[in-house]
Amino acid sequence: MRASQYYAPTLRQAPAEAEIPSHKLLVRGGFIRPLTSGVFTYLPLGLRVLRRVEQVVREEMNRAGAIEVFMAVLEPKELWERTGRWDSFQPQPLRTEDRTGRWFCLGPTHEEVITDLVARDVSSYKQLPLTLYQIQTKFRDEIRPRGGLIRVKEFTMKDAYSFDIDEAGLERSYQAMYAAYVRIFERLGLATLVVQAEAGSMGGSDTREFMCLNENGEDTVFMCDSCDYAANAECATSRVCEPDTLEDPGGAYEQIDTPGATTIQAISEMLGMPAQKMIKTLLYRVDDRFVAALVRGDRDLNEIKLQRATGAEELRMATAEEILGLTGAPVGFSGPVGLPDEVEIIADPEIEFLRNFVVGANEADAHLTGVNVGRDFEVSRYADLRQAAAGDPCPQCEAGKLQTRRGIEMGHIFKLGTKYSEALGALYTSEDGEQRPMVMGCYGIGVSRCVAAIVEEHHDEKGIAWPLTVAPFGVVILLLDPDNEELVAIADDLASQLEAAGYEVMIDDRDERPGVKFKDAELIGYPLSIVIGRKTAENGEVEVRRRRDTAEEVAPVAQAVARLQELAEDA
RNA sequence: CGGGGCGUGGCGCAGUUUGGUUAGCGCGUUUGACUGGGGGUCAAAAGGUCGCCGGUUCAAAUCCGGCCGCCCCGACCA
Repeated sequence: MRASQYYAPTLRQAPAEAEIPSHKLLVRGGFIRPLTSGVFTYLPLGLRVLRRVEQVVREEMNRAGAIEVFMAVLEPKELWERTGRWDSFQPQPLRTEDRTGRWFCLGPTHEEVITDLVARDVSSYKQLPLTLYQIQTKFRDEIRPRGGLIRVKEFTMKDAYSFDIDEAGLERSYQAMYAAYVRIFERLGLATLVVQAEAGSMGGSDTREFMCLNENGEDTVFMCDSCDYAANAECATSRVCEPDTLEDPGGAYEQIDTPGATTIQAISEMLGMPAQKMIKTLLYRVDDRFVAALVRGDRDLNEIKLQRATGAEELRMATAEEILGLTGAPVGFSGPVGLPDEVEIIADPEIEFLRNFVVGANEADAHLTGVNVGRDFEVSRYADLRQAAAGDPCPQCEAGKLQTRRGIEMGHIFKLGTKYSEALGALYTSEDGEQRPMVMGCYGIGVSRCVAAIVEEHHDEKGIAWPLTVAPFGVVILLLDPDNEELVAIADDLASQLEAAGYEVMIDDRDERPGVKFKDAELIGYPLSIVIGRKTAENGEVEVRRRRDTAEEVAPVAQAVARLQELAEDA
């Protein structure tokens, strides 16, 4: 390809709205252009990178035995109603209506479609196991797109779905995908950390996220500093340590005046007592009932965990009016003592080891001190409700402490079980003649997000440094003097040699000054380059460079391709 | 959805507080000349509904009201 004939507009300055490196560099380098919030156009260079990432994913999926299909973006409402997700999927899918008033959503995921497909065509255990996948555009009405390609409303995703006869089969399919993911991210040049995660709208039990640890990621990961425990903040937990000695419960609790102290911090300051000696009582509306969630004063409640613990479909904090109705007190003074019976009290396990603590009195401007579980109120059950915090003891090993890092979620694998196969009638006849639901798994990779992650991981102050596997062109030939026919001939000759050797080559033959070409090549991030200019050509030489470490050397024209290939080994 | 910021030629910005000729600057673009190994120099030129609608005023990029869009921080996801 000749740059003079190509469409790769670069910008000297990044648009003001871009903040993180991948966003700035992808726009500056002429890979993508914003269309509207969370929606981008791929320019030729960006499309090339996207296709290369897709190809790596495709090869590894095929190698793992998955079979490619291509499903429609439009998914009919009726199918989603059968799994109950038309109204419950979060975020709400983008929807559209045809001229007859029939509703569709722009597919945010394809469990319904694939399960329906397999339900129709597969009926025997002899046809299983089966793993199908596609690489396709997904739509999600993201509440807040951010970070260029990190989170967008329209993106390219690889989604795979496995169908097995039983849990043991699912385990094999799941492990095959796990292994494929490890290979994929390795080939993409992305160091990954596999973490425990929540299933969200997908449902299912065992789920793992493949994270690329990066400060511009949007997820928080907790990892142990001494063992391999790693979990997304949404489900990370910590070990509850029973203290060596427990305080003796004192006499009966006392009510004290705490005017205006509606926060733990305020009470803590007023009483000169640490927040660890207090209990936060959080009242939640859980479907059609109320629950009081108790966590230690210095802790935050994790709503996802509360939702899990209660099995709630919908969950929200009680309103001020509801709190007044339940406790007789305004917000800020709720406590577990004397709550109406219909309010279930669920407590975080840390509460069990607290003695003589402080709680709200269910009365305006008052708290209770010296309160004890069992004596003053009953906890209906204990469940992990607290948000883990950096420094907490590791739940998995004795010595470790948890630390937090930011991460980009590139892939997510789920064991779905029979949720979809039952809802959509994906049954098979077993060897003994019984009808059984297929046991499913699903496996996603954010392909376009991976492009952003690769840039986050592979760039410097000059621009991008693509790994050779995903580079839009593996080699750029900087033809510093495109009017010199001898040099043009050298460039053409080298280009055809390189192409014969399997490289894709961009010849920068634009009528630009050398500096412009050097800057653009570094911004765009070609892994390898050959510089052809008068200076070295006089000696029958060209310059050979590697972007990643700016290695550079001169080589005779005849040996340039061989030298480049040597550099490429490690590009 | 809550909080914050922004909207002025393709990109980056000044001007808005305190209304007042023809709306500036850098980069980019076009033409010409010189140049030619790290975003070069000189000269000339093109390119603007100052986000949109309405209001105040002799006069609005500037003041007021409404709306739209974009970005960032929080609660959700590949």
